[in-house]
Amino acid sequence: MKKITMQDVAERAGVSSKTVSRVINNEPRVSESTRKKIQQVIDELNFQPNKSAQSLAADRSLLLGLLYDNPSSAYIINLQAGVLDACNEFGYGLVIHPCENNSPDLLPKLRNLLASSRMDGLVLTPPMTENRQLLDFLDSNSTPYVLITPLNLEQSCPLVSIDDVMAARQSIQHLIDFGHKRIGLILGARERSGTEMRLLGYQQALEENNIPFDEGLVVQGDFTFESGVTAGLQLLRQPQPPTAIFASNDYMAAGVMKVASQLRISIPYELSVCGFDDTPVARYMTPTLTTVRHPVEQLAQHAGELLIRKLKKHLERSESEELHSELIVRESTGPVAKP
Amino acid sequence: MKKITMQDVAERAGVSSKTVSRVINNEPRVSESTRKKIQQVIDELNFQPNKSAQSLAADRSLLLGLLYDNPSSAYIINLQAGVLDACNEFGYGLVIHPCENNSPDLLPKLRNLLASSRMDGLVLTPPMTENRQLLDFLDSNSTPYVLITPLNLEQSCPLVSIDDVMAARQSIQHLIDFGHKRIGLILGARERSGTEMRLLGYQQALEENNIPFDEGLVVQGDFTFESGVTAGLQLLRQPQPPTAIFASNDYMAAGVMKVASQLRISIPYELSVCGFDDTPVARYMTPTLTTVRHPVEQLAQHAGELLIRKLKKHLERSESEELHSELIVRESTGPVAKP
DNA sequence: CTGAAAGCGCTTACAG
DNA sequence: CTGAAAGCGCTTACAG
Repeated sequence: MKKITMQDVAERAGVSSKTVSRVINNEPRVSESTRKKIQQVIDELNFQPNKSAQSLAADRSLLLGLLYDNPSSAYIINLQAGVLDACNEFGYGLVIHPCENNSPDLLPKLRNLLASSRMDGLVLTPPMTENRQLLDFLDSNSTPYVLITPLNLEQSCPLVSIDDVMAARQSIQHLIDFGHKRIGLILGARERSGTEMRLLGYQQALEENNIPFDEGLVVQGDFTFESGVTAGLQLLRQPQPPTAIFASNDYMAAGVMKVASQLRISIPYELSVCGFDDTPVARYMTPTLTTVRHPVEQLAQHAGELLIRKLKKHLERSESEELHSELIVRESTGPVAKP
Repeated sequence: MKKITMQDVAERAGVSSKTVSRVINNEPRVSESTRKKIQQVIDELNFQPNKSAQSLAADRSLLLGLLYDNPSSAYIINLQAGVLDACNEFGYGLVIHPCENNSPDLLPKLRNLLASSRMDGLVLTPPMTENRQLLDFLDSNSTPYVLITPLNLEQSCPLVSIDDVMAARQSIQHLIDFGHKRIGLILGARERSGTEMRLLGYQQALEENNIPFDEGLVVQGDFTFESGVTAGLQLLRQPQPPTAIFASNDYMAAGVMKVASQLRISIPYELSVCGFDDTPVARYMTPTLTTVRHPVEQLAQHAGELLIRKLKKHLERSESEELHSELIVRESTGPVAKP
């Protein structure tokens, strides 16, 4: 199984290797007839250009990097799947990079990774999307990147995000539709920009239904199971406890369910619990957890495509023009899995 | 931030680029003094060799591929982490490749992936490790690979595995230690070689404790939550139901817990349930699931290191010598998380 | 132990 | 619209 090179294709098609290169890279200025002929030979020989040679000559690695620091493995898998889709579509490879946002050697490590792997661009997810130091480093390094993150109007760089306000509002509306009036809210980590948006969505839903806002029903969590337990206790031990609780992720919701079980509060008869993420945890719990599906895979795919497009523009216009920051807002699909 | 090349290092160190190359690749036949000097310059300049150039010149991609087809995201994350550790240690990159073992275009896709990414070797996980067609393809292609799979004596290729017999035996012993005598066993998919080993371990544990083997207590599952539900029903509706059930993974164990809840059987008072995998699902369920930790990450790291070593030998001896199949057997750590 | 030359398979920059 | 030449940054094979 000898390796087939562009040279082989060129000879067989009776053209120069440069022209083959043009066809492979979809460059214009090739007559339709030669293009056709060359494409035919490429298919016949099942020719695949050598990535290493391409990278070396064009000084781009054809590699995207994906940075994440998130305990939910289901989330990461979806994330990877989405970015991989985009990569496969455009002939890019993907370098995954689990990291620790708070580690002091995050930047040095990233520097090394960039230097050795020479990734052309990065897809960032929370909490790295809110790490100023990291973003500044990438800017100074002129490494292109795209964020997957809750909408933040202060950012001027390309990002894709779901509408967190809408997602929360829909979920709360869902609970209201089931007749709930006292609805507890467990927020995620305070520093995340998505957190206040969920609160906003919660408040909007209440307002639209003329339900007074009760501060005592809103509790701070940090996305962990344990914080869900603590928050759940705080909510359920009140003299007038909520009849429904919306948690900002499934792990915290699982924590609430644990508390409910300990307090002998029956779900869903005495308490409705709604999570956010649609992880497998939710599906396999007893009773099943109502949860909101987060279209992570599509988001990630968009992010990947956006990044690749950005890289292309980068090349064509040789940095002469500022890129518009693109924004894709997608709605959550509303709660799935009724209790 | 101009890129630093081997040439720069060579000039600054007053040697030829070839000698720098020798130092980078840890080749012998370099005097200690020059090696030191060159290393010093490398550190000063923070030089990182260009992977694309290395790949092109040496005709190896410095890339490992990881193939998996498994619904458990927690398992995959651990798998990736382990192989990544090995990759980082030896300057390799990792290409992840989620795939469908039963898809008819698995092989064509893999062929393309190999042709375009030129991965130097593959790490395979079940069920691909038992896909004869796939293995034959890789052999005919002389693509090196390492399997992470239950011990299978028919395989003559490098593999790492846990001792499934031992793992099952320990778990059952654990249940026996708690006083159980009627213990249900839910097996995984029939075609997996690990399945019969778990059965063997189960039988051994019973035998050692003089508990008669009752065929009615062994039920076939297929690793899904739903099969756990079905198997759980089958076991718990018997006239003399088991007081403990060992399921071959956590999803099936979760299924059993669901059934128990529906049948109003109290866990852990009337029934003990033990899973296998130590997924987050187990930690977050109410009541918590007893489960066996599977040292996936270490296994994966070993697999990665084994593969990289194999690639090196491949080079040195230029295929003249048959590789010994190496085998690493690690014990499970026994059940964690008491109910 | 060290080095000069050629080459890996592409793309870039330039011509025509 | 097409091509000949040079070069990307390394390693290989060969000398000495």
